[in-house]
Amino acid sequence: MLNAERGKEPGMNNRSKGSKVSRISEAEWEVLSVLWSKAPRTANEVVEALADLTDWKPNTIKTLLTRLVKKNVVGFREEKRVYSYFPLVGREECLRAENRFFLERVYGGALKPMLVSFLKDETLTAEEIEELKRLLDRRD
Amino acid sequence: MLNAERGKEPGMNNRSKGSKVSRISEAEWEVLSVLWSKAPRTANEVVEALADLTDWKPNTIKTLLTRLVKKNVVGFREEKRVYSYFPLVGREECLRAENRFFLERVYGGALKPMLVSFLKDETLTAEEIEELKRLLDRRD
DNA sequence: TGCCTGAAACTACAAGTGTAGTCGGAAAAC
DNA sequence: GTTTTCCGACTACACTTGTAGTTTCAGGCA
Repeated sequence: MLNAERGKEPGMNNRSKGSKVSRISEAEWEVLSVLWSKAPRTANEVVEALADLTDWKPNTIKTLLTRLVKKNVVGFREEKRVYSYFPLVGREECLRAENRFFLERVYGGALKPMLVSFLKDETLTAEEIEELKRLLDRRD
Repeated sequence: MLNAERGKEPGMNNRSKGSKVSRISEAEWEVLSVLWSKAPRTANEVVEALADLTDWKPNTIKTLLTRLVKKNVVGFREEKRVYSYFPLVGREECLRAENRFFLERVYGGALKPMLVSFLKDETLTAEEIEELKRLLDRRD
């Protein structure tokens, strides 16, 4: 049990101004997701969890875990010569960061056009629509 | 299955499942955006349009234009030894692709949680909220 | 006619990513 | 106590991306 010095500089890109979190790549996100859903997990448990979703070789997944550790978004504990990994950053926090980044990059930060765009393209059930309207109401 | 090699052509990455459109990088997106806002434009006109938004050197922007051409998302016409560039793909189409990709990657394709997440984090004016509710109504 | 200029083409290069393979050493099995 | 087996550590390598610099060549200018 060690590691996890938040607030480092190298490996942090321009976009993360203010935020302390390095960018997480697509493949890394996938790995991190399984840790969010349940942690701690050993590397092999992560591999197993991803077996249905990807066809990555175990080494690939271990590399990704290592990179996540290096980015300080995942920590680990050694027990009996085997590592157990766990997230160091909350899912909510990361979602927010991804949200903002996407919104900025694709819609120049304009929320409503983005929402409109999604509402036009994707499908929702009647209940979901009701729930969203309720959510919008509560925001006034 | 997230990532299988699904017949990927060179210069086309995993995300372009099925679609023929290559991934557009962040910087490329910026360039493409100015072409969406007005086209055709010469390289220098694009450079000028981006001068306020970025501090990229002209060569950088020309490289990005060239890459967009190579990815078949931008075309050009030569007139009097100068190229005029224009988009070959519609903004709407690209937005849809980005939307879907983001939704899939970050929210596993679940639209409502994504919307909820945005609504929780970001701010909207009263009118925007009204407009969104109207949009939700029209969707039944 | 030869030179300068400006545009496109070509080259560069480090960091990050996807995607593993190989090495070295401890622990388990004989 | 050797051998085998795992596991993490280290190495690999091509492709993409950000971010330009350098070369070349046609056309205009002197």
